[in-house]
Amino acid sequence: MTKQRAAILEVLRSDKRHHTAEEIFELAREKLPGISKATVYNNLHALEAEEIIRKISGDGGPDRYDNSFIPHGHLICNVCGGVFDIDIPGFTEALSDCINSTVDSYELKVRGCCAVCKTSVCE
Amino acid sequence: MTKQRAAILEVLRSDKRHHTAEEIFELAREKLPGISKATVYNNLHALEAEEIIRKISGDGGPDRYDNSFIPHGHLICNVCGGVFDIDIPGFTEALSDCINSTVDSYELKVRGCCAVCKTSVCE
DNA sequence: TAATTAATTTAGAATTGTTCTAAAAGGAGG
DNA sequence: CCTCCTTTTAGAACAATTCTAAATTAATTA
Repeated sequence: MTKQRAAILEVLRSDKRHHTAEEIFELAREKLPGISKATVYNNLHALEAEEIIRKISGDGGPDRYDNSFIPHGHLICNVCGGVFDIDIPGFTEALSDCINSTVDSYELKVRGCCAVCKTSVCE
Repeated sequence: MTKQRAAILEVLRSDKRHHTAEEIFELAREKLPGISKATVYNNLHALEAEEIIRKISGDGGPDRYDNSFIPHGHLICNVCGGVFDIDIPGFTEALSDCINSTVDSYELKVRGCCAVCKTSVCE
């Protein structure tokens, strides 16, 4: 556990956002001005391999990193732009039964309108 | 409808695989030797905007293009490497109820072991 | 058919996100 | 204080995609 890795983990855990490598680099640099981008990528890869964090493949834009390794979905609200975690208990098992295959992990990205924006639009 | 677009569509419809832009470029070039890569990208974007095809954001590798715009999942088998369509009837609605939000589309990528490989491993 | 306009294609440069490389720095154990 | 091993660093290299400006093609009107 180097101080660079600690800084990166702290950024990842500092809020619920799903940061890009670039953002993590910028934020980590505030604490550790000399940190290099390669170190950010090195550690993100290591943390992913250690099953501590998970990469969310960004489409179009850069990839993002999720502070949790447990698979879950993400709702991207096309009104406010927010990204919200979606937890569907038993989804992996249900999916596995449905397709008669072994499911190791999944990535679910949902595009739509979040609950908050939905009510504010209907008001 | 230019002959370039026709060639690209033909490639997309020729088989069930989910091609990368590069693959589409190579295959389209067999019919239209002068076609340029920019044209492939132009048309893929246009077809996506027209809701005729859908982009599957490739993680790590290049993006792939799906011959259907209707949202459905993909199983990526980590034994044979194959990509299989997953259809879950009523998934959009179920999801919508579950998270109390409006769902426009989704992208589901599942990593696991396909039915064929599963049985061949257990034999 | 000729002229005019608009849309599409082309080749290649530019950009972006990520990975690689080689050298330097850091830390643990003898 | 050496030696070994791991991590970090800076920047080059790379891959996928987007952009740009000129050339081509198609469609429209005279």
